[in-house]
Formats: sequence, C-alpha cells, structure tokens
Amino acid sequence: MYEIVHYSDRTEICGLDNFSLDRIFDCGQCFRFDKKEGMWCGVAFGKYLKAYQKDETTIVLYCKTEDIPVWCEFFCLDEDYKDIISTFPSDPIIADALNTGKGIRILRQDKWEALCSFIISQNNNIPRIKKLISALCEKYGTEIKVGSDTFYSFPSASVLAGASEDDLYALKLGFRAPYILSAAKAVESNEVSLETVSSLPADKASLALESIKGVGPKVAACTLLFGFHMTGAFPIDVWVKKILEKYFPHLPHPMAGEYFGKYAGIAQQYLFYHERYVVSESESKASKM
DNA sequence: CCCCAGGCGGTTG
DNA sequence: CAACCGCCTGGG
Repeated sequence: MYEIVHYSDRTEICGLDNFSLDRIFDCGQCFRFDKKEGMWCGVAFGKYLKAYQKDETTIVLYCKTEDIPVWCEFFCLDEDYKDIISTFPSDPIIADALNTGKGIRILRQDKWEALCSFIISQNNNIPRIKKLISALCEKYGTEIKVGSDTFYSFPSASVLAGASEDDLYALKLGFRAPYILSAAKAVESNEVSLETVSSLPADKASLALESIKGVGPKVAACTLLFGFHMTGAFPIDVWVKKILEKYFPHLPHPMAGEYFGKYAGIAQQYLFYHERYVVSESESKASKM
C-alpha cells in the first residue's frame, strides 16, 4: 500500500507499484500534461499539478495539499495492477507488451473532457490533438494562476454549448467543430446525461454516447475507458486493428473485448503502447540507415 | 503533388 | 449490411 508524506513545499507518495509517470502520460490516454524540465505539468478537474518521479516507487507532487485526494483518484492509486494484470490471457505478445509498457495505468479522467478529447482525436495526430484542446481551454476555460504561470481549466459543456460554430472553426477544429457543439448541447440539455451513462452497462452506455453526432464506436469506447473508467471497454482504432490482425489473426474483432477479459481496455493500452513503441523504434532506426 | 494522422456521417450497391 | 468517400488541418 502506498504512503503519503506531506512536506512544506511538496507531497511525496511512496510505496507505489506499477507506476510510470512517463508512460502514463505518453501512452496517448491524456492530452493535457506536458513534460517541462523533467516535470509533468498539467490540469485536470480544474486543478493544477506539477509532478516528477523520484524513483520506481515514489512520485513527488507540487499542488495544493487539499487536492491530494483528487490526484490519488486521478492516478487510481486504489487499484492493484498485479490483480488487474493477472486477469489478462497468458500470451507471449501480452507478456512483451507488459514488459514494454510497465507502469502504465489508466487514469480516471473527467467524463466531459474525455468525450471532447476523443471527438477531437478522430482523423488526427497526438501533437495536433493537444494543440487543439489547449486552444479550446485558453479560449473557453477558466484561468488558473500558479506563480507566474497561467493555466486553463477544460471548459464545461454549458460554456461550450454557448459557443458558435464559427468560433470553434476559428480554433482550427475543422469538421470536428459541429461535433463538439452537438456534444456540448446534448450534455448541457441533459439529453445525454453523463451521470446516467455512467450507471449503464457498457454496451448501453456506448449507444447513448453514439447518439451524439460525431461520436461513433471508437470515440465512445475511448470515452468510456478513459472518462468513465469502464475498464472493459475496448476501443478498436487503426492501431489496434493492426495489432489484432498481426498477432491475433484468428480472433474476430467483435470478440476481442471478451477475449482480453474484465480489464480488456487496460490490456489494449499495453498492446497499443507496445506496438507504437516497436514501430517508432524501427522507424527511427530505418531513418538513420 | 502525394499521403497520413488513434473516425464519422452520408451515400450507394 | 458492406464498401467507399469526403472531410479541416498540419506535417512529412
């Protein structure tokens, strides 16, 4: 079990298991944290955090002491990854992926922010997704002052529901602008209640989210996995499709979620990270040749 | 100029 | 149903 130690300027959390700050923020689940001078800095739930990993089992957090419970929840420190990992099917590819991605944890992010983020992610790449989300926050979020730095919260559905499509276009959201607007209106009007969605079984929850224009099965699955912490949700994107075809040629895609088990979404994240890591390694080698 | 980037909606056969 | 195509935009 982990332990929290408060100091005058920081809080240390030690005794962590399966925790890699770098991999947690690099694996593509979260778009609001950046590493600057060795420190991961970002905002979630309207709160600012600066953190680094001191050693394998210790992280050091710079934030308001009162927000520590928020970050423990965010990082899911209550979850035992030994138990989670033990539910994965035993398979050489999974074993490789667990090794490559050791320390990855699925965060508990804000539901609304996750929905918007993955609407924006479609047909897009990670640097640009980050850029677009931060533009959205700067224009519509609330200022958070930390020393000489200014950060912005992710704007609420009701704020975005009041934006015009033209304004969103101006942020370079492109064809996603009307999608964000339709999501904001649906959530703000409670036509799609995120609270209700969170109480539904995953398949029904997905259909409810898919009633929003611009939300299909992939975006819905990512939203459920990263925002609602429905760990069985199994997003199938172009990468996962490649992975399934390459390593699990006899497994029909609709069965994949079932095959990987109760925590299929978490297994997916390890496989995804592994494949991206392997491919980027081989590409960087190829470019040096 | 091409193609692609963690898809989706709309149309067509 | 499945297959296809266009889509805002930026980067290689």
